[in-house]
Amino acid sequence: MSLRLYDTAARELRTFEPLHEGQVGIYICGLTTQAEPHIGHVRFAVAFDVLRRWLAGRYGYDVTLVRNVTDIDDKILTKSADAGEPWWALSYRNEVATSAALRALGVLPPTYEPRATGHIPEMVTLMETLVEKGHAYPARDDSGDVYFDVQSFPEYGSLTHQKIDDMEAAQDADPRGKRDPRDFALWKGHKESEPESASWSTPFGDGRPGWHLECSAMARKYLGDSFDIHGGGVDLRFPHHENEQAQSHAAGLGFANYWLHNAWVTVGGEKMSKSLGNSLLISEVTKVARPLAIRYYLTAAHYRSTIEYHEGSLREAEATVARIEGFLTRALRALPDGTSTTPDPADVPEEYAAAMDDDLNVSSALAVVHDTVRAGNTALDERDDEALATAYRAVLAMTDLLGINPLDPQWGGGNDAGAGEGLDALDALVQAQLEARAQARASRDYATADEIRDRLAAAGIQIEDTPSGANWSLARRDGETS
RNA sequence: GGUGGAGUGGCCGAGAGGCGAGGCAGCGGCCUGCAAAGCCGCGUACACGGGUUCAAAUCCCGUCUCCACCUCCA
Repeated sequence: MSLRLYDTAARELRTFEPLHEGQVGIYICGLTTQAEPHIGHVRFAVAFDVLRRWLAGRYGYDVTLVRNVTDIDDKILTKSADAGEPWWALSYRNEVATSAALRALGVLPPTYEPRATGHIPEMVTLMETLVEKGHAYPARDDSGDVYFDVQSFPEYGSLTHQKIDDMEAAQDADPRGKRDPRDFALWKGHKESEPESASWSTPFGDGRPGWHLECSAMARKYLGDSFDIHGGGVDLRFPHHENEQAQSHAAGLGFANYWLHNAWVTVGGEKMSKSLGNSLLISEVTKVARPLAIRYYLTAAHYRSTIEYHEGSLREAEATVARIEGFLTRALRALPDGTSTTPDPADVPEEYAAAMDDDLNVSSALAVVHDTVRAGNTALDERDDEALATAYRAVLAMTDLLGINPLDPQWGGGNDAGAGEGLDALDALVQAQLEARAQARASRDYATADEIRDRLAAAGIQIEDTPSGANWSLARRDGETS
């Protein structure tokens, strides 16, 4: 069995084969740190986190994942000027917020996270090569800009299958010394209106990086002239990725072998954007839904399909996740003490693996998870410990490879009694109540029994009766978002 | 104008010639003192119009609608 991935450049599924035996190099375009991330912004990270976990967990590849931070661009400078805050402070503030959001969602940290502004020398080297080869030129208007000459490179447009002549020139097309309006900036000359701190000296003059050049330079530095997978959001295909590829190929570099693009999160059928307000910022949304549920929501659809967000989406995800989590915790209680909570990728059913191998068809893979949960619940009822253990291990492994393992300490240790000192104390108190209720029930004093249950419920504690006694858990927060 | 994508049951969301993925919500049942949880059952869905085929959500032709990108967007 082998992994097949949809390659944007080839426009078809291709069997994945790494450039170097046992190793995979992945470059992901991260966020431009101009704002706090909303739920749509983080989808790419979750999508490629799933890819990475599958490559490492299923195939045992040694994955090097580089995810850049674009810490300077036009918008950042504009916003910082408006806010009267240094651009680097604004940029870093948002970078920290983004990292926190991704960590909260269980996205594994990248192997490295380079910032654009830390790689000026590498960019200069690339520019020099491109100018030497006749694919780039300094602007004729002394602006200090350096442009890529699209007409000099016949391959230009190959990633997105467009012909140069069919492309519209930039609307804000200030020709600024371009040979062709479609030429794009490798380097932006320093402007009087921009702060000195946003300017670096180069042989081409003072200025700052163009958006695209950083990725070519940083991918090369950390992953080599050629690497396996380049990922990012679909909206980055053009111009960003097309330009990255043009720069690198024109410079004689092999660059990316596979191009993967994730779709976005829509609201009312339209791309999520800042204009929707602050309600969907990760920092807000984590107040109304558990990160685990948010992660599930973002993971559940195929990465190339748009996810339609609607009110209640997160509540539904919460219900689904609670079902999986409920099974796992019940199974753990029923299974012998010492049952491992460490997932083993080898426990994954083949049907699940086949779905994941088919361009990461997470939706189909989750169908296997749910079927397994049902089989496990049945085994629980029938006290079939062998079947239960099998289902338990399978669910643990399957969810873990998707980054949605409810038992992962990442999510705060679940809500089991015994997780943490505070809960230990709470457990002692609740157990006393459960004991009292059990006695009341034994003597058929249901009024007292129900009163105890109601009192616990009012305190946010749910109880669940089982043949072997009552279990308790903390009630979930409501997933409502507005 | 060019390029890419979408339209599936109340909602979300897979599938891509023949057995109705899965989840959420709902209804009925089992279990339960009652609940909760769980289990079982219940839906004849594929934008529209033609066509091909024994068989079409899936293939072909046409139409409609929507979304995205076109050099500052995950």
